[in-house]
Amino acid sequence: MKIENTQVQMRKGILEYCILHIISRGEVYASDMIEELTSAKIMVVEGTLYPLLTRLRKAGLVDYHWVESLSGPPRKYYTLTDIGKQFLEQLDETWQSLVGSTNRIITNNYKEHKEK
Amino acid sequence: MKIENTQVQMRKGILEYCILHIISRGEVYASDMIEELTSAKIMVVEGTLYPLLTRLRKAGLVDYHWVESLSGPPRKYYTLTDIGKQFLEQLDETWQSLVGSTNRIITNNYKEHKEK
DNA sequence: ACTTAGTACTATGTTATACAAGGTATTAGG
DNA sequence: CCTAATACCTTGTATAACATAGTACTAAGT
Repeated sequence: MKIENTQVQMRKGILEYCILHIISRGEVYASDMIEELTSAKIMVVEGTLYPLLTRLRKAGLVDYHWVESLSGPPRKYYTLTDIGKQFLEQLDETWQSLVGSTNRIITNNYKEHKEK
Repeated sequence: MKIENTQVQMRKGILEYCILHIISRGEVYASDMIEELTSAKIMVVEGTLYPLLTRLRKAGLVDYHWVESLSGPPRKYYTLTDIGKQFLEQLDETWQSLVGSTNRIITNNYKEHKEK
């Protein structure tokens, strides 16, 4: 059992949350998303991101439009739909709840345990 | 795209972390683990927990011994191995890092984004 | 003795996502 | 034309959570 694998598993779901947040701040294209996540020490690669963006698009959470770049190939800029914004709000609650619950477990909740 | 699905994905990896923590506090059997996680609002079911405990056992992170119960079937009490303790310490760092990174993204890190 | 209920554990197929790997396409420069 | 940089795309693999369907043990009721 490798630590790297558990880290990968931990990222599941969280990447989607982070991506939605990044997009919620204003239109952005894939490479910049990767750049920001990587800078924040969250590992994500194209093979993960593009299918994720496709899923989000298909679910109606994001939209995109092509923008010609000054130099290099055109870029797909993503924006959040209204549905996406609502979904993100739910994820906000989910994340806070999950972090709170997990911290409750890891900070040694003896009371709960002893009273089984 | 359903919120429940993303929540399930978010739990991946985190459940393993929480379980290891619960066990690290002293021997405990499966139903009590479920009880504690459920009380902390982290959903987990037998179909998830037992295979997880099996994986942890196979990976040498936990051990177990049978204990006859006063009433009802015998129970499998789990304890953390030394390897398990070390693994847990790595997961502690992983979790803190992941939470820190995610919060950095969701609390609107404009500076990073604007300087692309 | 048999049945039911509660409890504990087991196994397996399904689902969904992160990732590795291998691409295609556009633009710019040599 | 070829190479390099950049952007996007696809697909198969690996993994874990979960639903489902059990088996097994103990106690209580009939």
